Amino acid sequence: MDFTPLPASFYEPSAKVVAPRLLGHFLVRRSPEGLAGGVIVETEAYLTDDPSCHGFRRETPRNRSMYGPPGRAYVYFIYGNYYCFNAVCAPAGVAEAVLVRAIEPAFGVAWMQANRPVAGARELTSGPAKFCLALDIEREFDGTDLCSAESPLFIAQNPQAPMLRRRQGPIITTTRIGISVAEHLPLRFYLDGSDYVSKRERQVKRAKVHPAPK
DNA sequence: TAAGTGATGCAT
DNA sequence: TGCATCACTTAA
Repeated sequence: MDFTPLPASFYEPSAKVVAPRLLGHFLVRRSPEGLAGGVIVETEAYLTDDPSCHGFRRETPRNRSMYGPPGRAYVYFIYGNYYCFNAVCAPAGVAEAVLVRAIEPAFGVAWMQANRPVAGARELTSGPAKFCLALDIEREFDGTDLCSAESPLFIAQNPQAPMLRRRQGPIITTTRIGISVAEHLPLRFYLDGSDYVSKRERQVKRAKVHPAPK
């Protein structure tokens, strides 16, 4: 298999344009034991004018990568336990990114299973923190150049992506998972035919409980 | 359905 | 400084 990274120009448009276009391409990890990774099957866009975006308010040490040039990684630590991976979009200075929520394992699967021993096959990578565990993606990958095949982590063009989208499609657009602001925006995209999509139905909105007045 | 984990950010 | 919140996962 021949891994040609997607060029930086691929990531220059808004994340809402790039997110569905990433479906079907390869997330590739250059591990000590060879290449590992798979097909991107679920993404979400986070936009510069979107209050749920980590870069909405201002640049901070945590979100610095989002403000940098397109085609780099933005990796963040969440809930005291996990990492999530994004591809930075839009020109430098504009904080947008695509959160990759699920991949379908395609190569280096034994290494991934060793990193994340779970019973069911689909449990390996069917969630944004799950595949980061399987691919050993941690804080040090924040800022990685995704457009170089020399990088320990990059995204490669899949010549079969159009065919794969036909076979695994259609692309479903829904609201994003796990956010409490701007939750109505249709910025989540997934291949309906993939077994690795993290959640099939829109998350039930939890009732917000207000404390009783004294 | 709820606990667990710790960084972040806003209020004090 | 304190404390609620958080782009999640797992065990029930």
